[in-house]
Amino acid sequence: MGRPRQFDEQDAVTRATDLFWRRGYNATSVRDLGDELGLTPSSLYRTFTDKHTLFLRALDHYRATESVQAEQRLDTDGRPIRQVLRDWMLWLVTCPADGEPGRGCFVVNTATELGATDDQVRQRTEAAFDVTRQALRSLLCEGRRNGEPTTGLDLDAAVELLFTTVLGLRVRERAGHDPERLATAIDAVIGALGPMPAEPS
Amino acid sequence: MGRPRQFDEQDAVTRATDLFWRRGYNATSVRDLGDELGLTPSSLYRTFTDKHTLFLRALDHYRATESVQAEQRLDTDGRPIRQVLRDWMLWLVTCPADGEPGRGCFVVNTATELGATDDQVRQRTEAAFDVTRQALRSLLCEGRRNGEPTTGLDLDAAVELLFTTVLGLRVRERAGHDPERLATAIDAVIGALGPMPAEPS
DNA sequence: AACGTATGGGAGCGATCGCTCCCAAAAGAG
DNA sequence: CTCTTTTGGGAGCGATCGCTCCCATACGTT
Repeated sequence: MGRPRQFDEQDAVTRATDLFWRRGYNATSVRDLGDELGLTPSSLYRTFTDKHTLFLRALDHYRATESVQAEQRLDTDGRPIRQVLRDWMLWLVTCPADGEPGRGCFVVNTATELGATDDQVRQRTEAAFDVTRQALRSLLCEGRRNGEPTTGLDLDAAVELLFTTVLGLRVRERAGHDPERLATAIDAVIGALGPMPAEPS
Repeated sequence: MGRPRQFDEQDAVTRATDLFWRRGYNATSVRDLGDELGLTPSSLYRTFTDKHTLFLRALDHYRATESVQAEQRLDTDGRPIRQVLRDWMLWLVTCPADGEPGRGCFVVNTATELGATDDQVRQRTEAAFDVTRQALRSLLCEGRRNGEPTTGLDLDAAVELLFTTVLGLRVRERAGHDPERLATAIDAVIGALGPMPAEPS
């Protein structure tokens, strides 16, 4: 009943995510959002309550799209886990560069900007981090089952090392660092998992 | 000539650094700064020109104190470089916790918040990053001269890996992650440098 | 066609933003 | 002392902040 919307709510959230991702929370004004989404203030507030709620929705949208896409790429299709990890990390540091480098990871950017003060945000960023850690753990477990041991590192240590490195890579991509240098770091951390096991004959 | 200041300029910069460090640039208002520094707007602007200039001074002050202190701790006093690195990284993720955890690194926080848009800021954060990388490189070189090779990794790879890991650790400290988990990541990356060489008899 | 309901548009709210100006107070220079 | 210079204090500038309200519009319902 009533007059239908002239805009697509999901599309609006996507655009809002894009803007928050690039500029951060505090540097993005409601008027900026209204211009970018093509919404008047009344529509924006009736639909999304307020700026903070819209930001939380943007964060959830990011987790449901970008983050999920990232974890899908951690699925082995029978490939060696070192290759999966390498391709995944290389993709992480180049995917935001498509069209526009220096965006980094929305979750990481948000955690550093608001994580220390905003509990609702912190809860979401920590959940996103946990998902990534869990995906890494699963991958390493699968590698062990398939005879690709990570020598010299127990499971916890390998997960923490990889996860920490990924956060560092995200920051460096945001900072505009040379992708080749990031690739060097990626190869180094893959090597830290131990020598590539011999191909079964 | 003229009336002398009733406040210490260096002390004011220190307090401003503290506030910018905790809240970031955009979330810190000039009135917040005035209250924290005990300065009226007129004194603040006469002394520091404007908010942005004061921020740059805060960034420089941080580099001249915290960053320099960090690089001093990378000096080997004849200790094995693995021990130096380990102690250094452990200190990095616990030093901001003295009194107040979740501050992270001012340079890293700033690079993610403003690095993509503010060239003057970017220039400073990149300079700070270069200093850290150079310090790591020097340490590794010294280790090689003293018969502590970093097996399996050439110099560039080791530097990039360590530097990236440090950025990740800084983000995680800012995010309030468990220090013990960070210690696990630290031990893992130290182990990635290769086995500890045997003690010379 | 008439009604009920939610929308898009926009003026504008009080508060705060970064910043400026004016003036009395305070100390060195003569 | 007087003069000069710079300070601390504070009112308040125009602009923008996040947000609210009102109303004509447009669609589903009956």
